Amino acid sequence: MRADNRLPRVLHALLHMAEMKGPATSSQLAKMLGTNPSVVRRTMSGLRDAGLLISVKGHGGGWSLKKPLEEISLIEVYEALGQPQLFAIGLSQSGSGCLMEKAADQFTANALAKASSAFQAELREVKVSEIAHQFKNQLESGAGRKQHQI
Amino acid sequence: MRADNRLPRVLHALLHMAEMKGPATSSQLAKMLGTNPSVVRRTMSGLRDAGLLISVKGHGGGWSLKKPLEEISLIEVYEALGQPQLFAIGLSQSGSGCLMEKAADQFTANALAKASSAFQAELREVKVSEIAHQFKNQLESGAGRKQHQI
DNA sequence: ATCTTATGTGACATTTAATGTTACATAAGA
DNA sequence: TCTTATGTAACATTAAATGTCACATAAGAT
Repeated sequence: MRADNRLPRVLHALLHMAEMKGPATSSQLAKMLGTNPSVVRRTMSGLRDAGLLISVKGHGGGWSLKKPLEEISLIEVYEALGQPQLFAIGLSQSGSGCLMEKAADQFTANALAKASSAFQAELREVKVSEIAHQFKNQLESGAGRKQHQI
Repeated sequence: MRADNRLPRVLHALLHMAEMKGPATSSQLAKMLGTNPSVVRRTMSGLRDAGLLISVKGHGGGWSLKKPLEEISLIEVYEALGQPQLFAIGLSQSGSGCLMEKAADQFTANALAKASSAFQAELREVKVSEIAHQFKNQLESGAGRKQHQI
């Protein structure tokens, strides 16, 4: 499967939007993200439906934040995207009804469930504004000193 | 991406192999797993290289366990498969060098890293024999009572 | 009113990494 | 030497994501 990049891309877009005065058009965001406007509209529509963004048609229109980054946690973004499939690993699902297969699938599913819980727990703890702060820190350290980079 | 089923499939195969007297041929395993012999050989070769299985050519040959299921943890199986890509979610990786993108990627990668740790920690705690025990429990409850199923 | 700039949306192409398939070399028992 | 296996490479298929294109719709600008 091709990797799903929507989460980091949308986060990236939110950071740019927070630094803009007016709305960002799909074309502008597409250039920032290295994709095209249709992909932006398709991807952002979920965030609008979830109440994180507003979209406006016509002259001077585009996409804007409905609330500040301090009030948006990563889990909200993930959910607004429709909770994209997290794993590239799946179950056997041969449909044979073999009880050994079922047992193997159950243990696999259990390990995946623990991973998913950890992932979502982390997303719940982080606000998008924290990413913005890290960006600003990197700006500073990138300008003068390099020795603090890991 | 298409889901990677190797982990649950291999676990399923190990359970069958533990119940067989002699070696299991790739054809036999392929029927049990709902695939074909080449896939079995390709998949099992990693477990042989990792010292979990032995493969023998010619008459009476096939695949056998090199050690009992009690001594094989799920993490060993996962590693023997070459640690298949766990996530369907990836980073932006546009290569633009945008620091906002980097910050978004770092936070995404961090959440994925926590998920991966949880996944591997769970795999480390479980032996393949435990899956075999669950299979036997399901056999019992499936034979007589159904009321304990969830 | 009409033009221009946007989003909204559906259909289809492309990409990518997995599994599936086929063919044949190689090893070893019968 | 025949038959049964694994070993392996090459290629086909599949699935799910992103990429692309076309056109409808809405709203400010002229």
